[in-house]
Amino acid sequence: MSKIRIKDIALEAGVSVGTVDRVLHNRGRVAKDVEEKVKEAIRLLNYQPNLAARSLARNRNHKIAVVLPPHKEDEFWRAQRKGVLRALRNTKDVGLSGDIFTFDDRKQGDLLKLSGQLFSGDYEALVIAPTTTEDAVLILDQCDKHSLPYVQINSNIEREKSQSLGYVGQDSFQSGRLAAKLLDLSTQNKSTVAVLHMESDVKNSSHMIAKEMGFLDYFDQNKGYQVITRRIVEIEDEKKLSDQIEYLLASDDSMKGFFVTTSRAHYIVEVLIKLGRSDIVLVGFDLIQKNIDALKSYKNIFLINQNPALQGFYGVMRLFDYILQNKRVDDKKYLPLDVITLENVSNYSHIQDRDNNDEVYL
Amino acid sequence: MSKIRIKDIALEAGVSVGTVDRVLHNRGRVAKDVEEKVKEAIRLLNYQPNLAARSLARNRNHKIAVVLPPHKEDEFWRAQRKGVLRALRNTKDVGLSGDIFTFDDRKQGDLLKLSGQLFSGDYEALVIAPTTTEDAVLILDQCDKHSLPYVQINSNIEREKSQSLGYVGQDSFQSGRLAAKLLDLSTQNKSTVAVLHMESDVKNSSHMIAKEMGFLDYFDQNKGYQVITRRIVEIEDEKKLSDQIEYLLASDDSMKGFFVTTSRAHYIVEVLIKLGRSDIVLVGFDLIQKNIDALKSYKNIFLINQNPALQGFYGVMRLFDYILQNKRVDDKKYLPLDVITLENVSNYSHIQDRDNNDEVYL
DNA sequence: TGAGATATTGTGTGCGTACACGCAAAAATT
DNA sequence: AATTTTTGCGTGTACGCACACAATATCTCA
Repeated sequence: MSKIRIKDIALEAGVSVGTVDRVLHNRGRVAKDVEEKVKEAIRLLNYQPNLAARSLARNRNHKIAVVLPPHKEDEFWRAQRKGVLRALRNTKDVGLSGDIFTFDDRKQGDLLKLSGQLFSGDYEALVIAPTTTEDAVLILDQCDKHSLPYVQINSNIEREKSQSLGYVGQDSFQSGRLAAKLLDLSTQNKSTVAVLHMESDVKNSSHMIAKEMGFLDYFDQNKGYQVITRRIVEIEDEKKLSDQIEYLLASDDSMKGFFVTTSRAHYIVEVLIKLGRSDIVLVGFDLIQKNIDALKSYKNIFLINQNPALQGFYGVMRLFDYILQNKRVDDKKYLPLDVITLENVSNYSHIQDRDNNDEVYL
Repeated sequence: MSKIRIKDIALEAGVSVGTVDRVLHNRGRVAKDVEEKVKEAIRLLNYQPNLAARSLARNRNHKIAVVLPPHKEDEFWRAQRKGVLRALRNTKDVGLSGDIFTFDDRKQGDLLKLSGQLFSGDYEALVIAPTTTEDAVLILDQCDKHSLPYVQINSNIEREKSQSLGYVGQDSFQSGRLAAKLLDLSTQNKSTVAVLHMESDVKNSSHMIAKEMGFLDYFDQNKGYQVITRRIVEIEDEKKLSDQIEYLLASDDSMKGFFVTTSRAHYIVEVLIKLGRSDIVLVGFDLIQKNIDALKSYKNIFLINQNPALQGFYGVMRLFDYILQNKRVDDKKYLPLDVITLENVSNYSHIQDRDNNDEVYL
C-alpha cells in the first residue's frame, strides 16, 4: 500500500520537494505546466500526507477558550466538561490547547466578567454553553466584533451567520416528541398524561419549553390523549412534593403518565413508590446517578440521555476541524437521543466515563 | 502549560537526551541515582510525550488482518466494515495498517481457505468475526499456535485466555431482555407475546438463541405474560409469510407483541399492515434501510440498534491499543443497545455514515 | 546585449522522538 | 599491570513535512 512521501512525488514529477510543497498548499509561484505535472503525480501516486509529520513540522499551538457553567454540583455539566477535557487531551499534540472558564449561570452578569480574558487576544476561537441568554448575546456580539469564531453547545442562540460555527447539542423539541411516543406506546389510549416542569433554576427554561412543545406536537398528531402541564415547585420538601403529586393524581382518574422535563424524575419515583402508584409511566432526562438508581427501584420509567459528554467533545472537535483542518461547518449537530431503561443502562453509563479510552486526533 | 520536551528533562536532570530516553523506555544501562534524578525531573516537569513526534520517529508499520463476512448484500456487515475502514484510516499515519479478508459464512470451510494468507507472517494480529463457529475455532487454534493475538467482534467464541484480546460486540442476551422490557411496557399484562426467529441463514443462530434466552429470562422475573416461540420460514414468499402470521394471531386472542430476533422485522410490518393489525407491538433489530422505512409506516415498533459500525471500529482500535500503546485488555466490551423509534432515528442513522468525520488516532 | 526586475525552482533546517552507535570509565579477567 | 568486558552516558541521524531562504531561469526595457 501507500507510504508515498512528498519526496516521491517530487521524483515522479521531476521537480524538487519545494515545488511540490508549493503546489500542495497552493502558495503560487509555480509554472502552470509544472503545477499540472505535480498534481498528476499526486493523483497517480495517491499521495496522502502523513499527519503526524505534518503536525510536528507545523509546530503551532492554537489556543481556544471553553466557557461552561459550574460543574461542582451538577452531573450534567461535569459530564460535558469531561467531554471537553477528553477532546483537549486528544488534540494536545496536534496543535490545539485550551483553557476552560466557568461562569455562574445563576448570577446575571457573571458571564460578562469573563470578557476581558476571552478577548485578551490569547484565544482564536470559543466554545460556549450560552445558558444565560441575555449575557451570552452580548458575548457573542463581541465575538463577531473581534472576529472570534465560536461554537455553541448545549443551548443554541440563533445568530445571523457572523462568526458562528454552529451548534452541537440536544434537540429538545425532538426529545419531547420522543417522550410523547414512549408514553403513547406504554399507556393506553384515551388517557391523560402530564408534563411536569421541575425546576429550581431557570437556566434550562428554554429547553423545557421546547420539550413541552415537542410533546404537545406529538399528541397533536396522535389524538386521543389529554395533556396537561404543571410546574412542580418546592421539590426538596418531601411532604409538599408528595402533596402536589397526590393532588395531581386525584384530579384525573385516567392519569397514566408523567413527562418530567428535567433531570429530576427520581424525585417523582420516590413519591410514586410511597403512594403505591407504580402504574404511572415516567419519562425523564439524564443519566445522573440518582436517576440510574431510580431505574432499579421503578419499572415503568424511561430516561432520555442527551449525551452531555459528547456535546463537549464534539464542540471542541468542531473547532479543531475549523482551525487545523480548514473544515468549516456552521450547521446544527444534534446528538442522539438515547432511550434508557434498566435493561440497557449499563453500556451507556460505561460510555460516560471512558476517559481511559484515550485517543489522539490529528 | 506543557510543551516539555525530552531535551528539557535532560537539561533539568543534567544529563543527555539519550539517558532520558533510556529511562523513559527503561532500556536499562542507566545508573540508579541518575535514573532517579531523571524520573524526578519527568515528574516535576510533568512530561507528556509528543505522540506525533513519537509515531514519526518510530517509523513502524504494523499490519493486521481483518476477517469479515461478505458485505455485498448485507447492510449490517457493510456498516461493520465501514467502522473497520474508519479505524484503519485513522491509524494509518501512526503505524497501523491492515488488510480486510472476506469469507463466505454460508459455505462451510470457506473461512479455512484464508489461513494460508492469515498466517503468512505478514500480520501480527487479527480482528475476526467468527460467525461460522466450527471453522472459526480451527482458525483461532492456529492463532494460538502461531502466537497471533486476536480480537473477536460480533460473535464471541469463549476461549481459554490464550492469545485472545477479548470481544467487542453485542450483548445478545441483554438485548433480549431489553426487547422484553419494551414489550412489557407497551402491551398490557396477561397478554401473549411471541418470539419470531426469521432466518434465512444460520450464521446468526447463536445470537438468536441468546436473544430468546434473555427475553424469556425477563418474563421469568416479570410474571403475567405468556411467551411462545415460532420459527418463521419462507419469508420471501409474501403469501406464505402472511399465512403464518395470520395463523399465529388466530391461535391466541390475547396476542399483543412480536419480538423478531433478526433484522427482518420489516417483513412483519408489511404483513401486519395488510392484515389491519397495527395494534401489535413489534421489537426488531438493526437500522437497515427497510427497517427505517418501516418505522415511518408503522407506529408500534421499536428497533434495537447494535452499533455494527462501532464493532468494527473498536475491534481495530483494540488491536491498535495493544500493538502501539501496549494496553492489553482481554475482556468483553458490549456496545450500547440503542432503542430506536421514528422520533429519534434521524440522529442515529446520521452516525452510521459519518465517514467524513475523520479523526486520526495516535 | 546586458543590467535589473521578476518569475520560478531548489536547498537546508527544525519540529520532538527513537534508536544505533561510539566513547569513556569502571569492573572483571588474565 | 595489561587486557578484555561491562556499564554508563553522549552524539548523531532519520522520520515526513513546512517554511525560510538561496539560487537559477526568464523577462523587460533601454
